[in-house]
Amino acid sequence: MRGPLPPGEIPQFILPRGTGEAAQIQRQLRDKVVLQGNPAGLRFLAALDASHPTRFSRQQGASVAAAVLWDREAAKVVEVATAAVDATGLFPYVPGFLSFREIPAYLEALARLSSPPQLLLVDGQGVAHPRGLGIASHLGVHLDLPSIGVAKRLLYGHPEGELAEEAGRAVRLMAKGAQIGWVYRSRAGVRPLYISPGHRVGMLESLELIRSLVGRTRLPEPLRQAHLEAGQLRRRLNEAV
DNA sequence: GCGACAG
DNA sequence: ATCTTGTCGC
Repeated sequence: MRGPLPPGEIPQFILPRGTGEAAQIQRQLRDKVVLQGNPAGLRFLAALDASHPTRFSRQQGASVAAAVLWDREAAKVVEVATAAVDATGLFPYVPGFLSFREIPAYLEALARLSSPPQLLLVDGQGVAHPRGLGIASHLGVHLDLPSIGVAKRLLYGHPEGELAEEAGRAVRLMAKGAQIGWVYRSRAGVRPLYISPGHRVGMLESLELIRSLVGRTRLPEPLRQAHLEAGQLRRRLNEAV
């Protein structure tokens, strides 16, 4: 598969049988995570978001993903790629194992971009995860690309103190005496975001990069666009039935 | 045994 | 995540 993905070999993404095997994979891959690097000078990033049918919905289980290529210099979307893969063999949603459900569609969407991203923005946790390998870290390590996780809800860790209501403020997200991410108030009066480095990005740098992408809404603009694109594709598939 | 729990 | 219109509020 020729594609936009980084030079070098892209390993086959293995789907484990159950959570025990999945956790083993996570513990193995977490040691490859590099929590250092400055993405400030990178121009092209890909924002990723997914959409799934309800468990009780009889609409054919399609795992839908959108990859939005974003030019930081122009502050614009330059390309959109989507994918819909059969969700039959995928994991159900289980907290802590999101990557085994969503990464297959992400890989397909990324492969359809005509030019490679230098950084990945993923809807979910980076290293702020019980085993240190949230979906952003997993995908970053798999593709050997810098990545950052942006989650709308907490999965793991404890905010250090109270977060002021003022836009732009952040407090550290802690676990076992160490910082694993940030709780970030992107806009005044909205629920905070949970930011954590995925791979090859430093702790402070992950926050600053996200700060540079926030516009008038709660989510950083590239991720907001990816969310809209995934939702649109979901709608189209629904009415096609 | 009791909470917590990305999407 | 998904099913969904109008409506309350800054």
